[in-house]
Amino acid sequence: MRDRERAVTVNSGTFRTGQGQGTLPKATRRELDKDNPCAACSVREMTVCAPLDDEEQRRLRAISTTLKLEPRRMVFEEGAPAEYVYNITSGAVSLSKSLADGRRQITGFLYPGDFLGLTHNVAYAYTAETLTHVCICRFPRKKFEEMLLALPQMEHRLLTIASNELATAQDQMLLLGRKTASERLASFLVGLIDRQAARGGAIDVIDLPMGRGEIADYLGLTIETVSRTFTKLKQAGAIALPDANSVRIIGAGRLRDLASGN
Amino acid sequence: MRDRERAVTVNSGTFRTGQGQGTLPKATRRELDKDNPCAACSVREMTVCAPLDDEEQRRLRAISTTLKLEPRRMVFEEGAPAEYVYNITSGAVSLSKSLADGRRQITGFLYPGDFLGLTHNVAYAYTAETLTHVCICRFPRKKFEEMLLALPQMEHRLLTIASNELATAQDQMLLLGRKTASERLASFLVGLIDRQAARGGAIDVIDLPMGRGEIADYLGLTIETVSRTFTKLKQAGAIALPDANSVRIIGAGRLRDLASGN
DNA sequence: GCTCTGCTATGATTTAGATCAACCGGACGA
DNA sequence: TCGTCCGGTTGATCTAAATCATAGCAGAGC
Repeated sequence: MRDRERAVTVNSGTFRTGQGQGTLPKATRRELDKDNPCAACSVREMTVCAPLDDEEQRRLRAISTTLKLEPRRMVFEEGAPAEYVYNITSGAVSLSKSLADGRRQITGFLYPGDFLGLTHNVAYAYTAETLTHVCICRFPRKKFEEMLLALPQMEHRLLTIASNELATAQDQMLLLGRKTASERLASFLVGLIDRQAARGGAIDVIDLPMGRGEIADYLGLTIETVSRTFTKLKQAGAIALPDANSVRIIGAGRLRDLASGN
Repeated sequence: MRDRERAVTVNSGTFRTGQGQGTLPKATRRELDKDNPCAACSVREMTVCAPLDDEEQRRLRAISTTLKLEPRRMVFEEGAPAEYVYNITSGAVSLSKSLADGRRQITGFLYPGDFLGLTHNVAYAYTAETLTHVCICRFPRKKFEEMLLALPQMEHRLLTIASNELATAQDQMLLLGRKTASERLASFLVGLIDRQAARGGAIDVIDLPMGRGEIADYLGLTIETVSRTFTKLKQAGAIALPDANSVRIIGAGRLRDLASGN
């Protein structure tokens, strides 16, 4: 039970953390508008707010609080009452579920623009923890759901997001149930490449905001196996490891083949 | 590439297959109304149609076709153009994804009332196959999505369904990534118990419409391990196996403990 | 009835990855 | 500057589950 949401509450705007996956779309140095800080939000067009007009966004903003969280902080914990929903504006977050004896499965890594906390239950189904410095918009769930009733286009957007997450979850089940360690790590890297490409970032060097332990818990492996498999991919000439937190992609095609089991 | 949708098209109503998990809510022998066969639908109140009034349901019905499928038939295949969405009214269906070399992961088993085929992509992300005789309502996806725009309460319902599926998917990731064979099988059985209870069925004997191979592909194990693990649970006195397709639950608490890793 | 076939079960052996155990190197504080 | 710590890597060994092999058994078809 670590410090839950010991966060600095900031009053407006978004900002960069200066560390982690710093490659976001370029044109984001907009004017900061006190009444509508979302207008300057760098992830606005790729997130849940995307289908809203300025007035609707203002209403959404009225119920939101922007939080700034340190690395390795819990955003919320599995089983806790689900009182808020969140939207990440910068940094990276892990979602995980654990067994009583501590075995943990990370079910996903979230990046700027990603939405979390939605549930049709009273409690959160998983734990969310920051990996890096994180900026996050927080909405009281009840108010958010009330607003949702009046904003069908946002509900539509959420359904799109949920379907995509479901497809990703199914890919991950295939990975966890049937892939070898090398295939798992290759799939993971390919996923990061694609994500980074989708957000307009470089595709030659990818940044790992998580440690080996998080990668292991995401891939259903141990730290040692992840480490050995990185070495194996390096020796095979598919990647290079300038340091432990970044991967230079040398053979993207090679990785993709491996990821899909060839 | 097996026979895709070699199905008998029936014009109205729902019916029981007579085999498989036949325990549905009791009061379903209603009058069959030619103009509104959904009124007699036994799964109406637990499915995607639930929030619709009679008129809306009639409009939905107007774009639907009821299909009757044999066991072991493909409903649609991963990668095929996603032209329809479906709603199961009787029988059981498996959803799966496969690697090029044939390794398969079953991502879920669907029962009456379950909805499938929704995607925000041009192609299906997974294969759907019948396990038993199946009755299914089919809707042209494009028309269905058009209707959805005018029926926000159905979109809301779909979002609820999708969130629940996402939570189930996360549980399954924990299972596949971190649980032992015994824990996996116990979790699987507990899931079946809960599902059967939710649909008002008996909770002492559960029916397995799928074979050992499907269970193995669902749990990320082999047929042999599933078989041995059934034997182990039997020897531990948690279950009995009257035949290969049913399980008598003796120690439900024991199973639940095992399922959650205790 | 009999044989064939497909599923399930179980025994023997192998193996991918886990576990146990050093070790290495950079960051950080004294 | 030096020790300590922490994350990552690498080596040695172990083990849960996979694989390989065989056998039982029930239903389908003749």
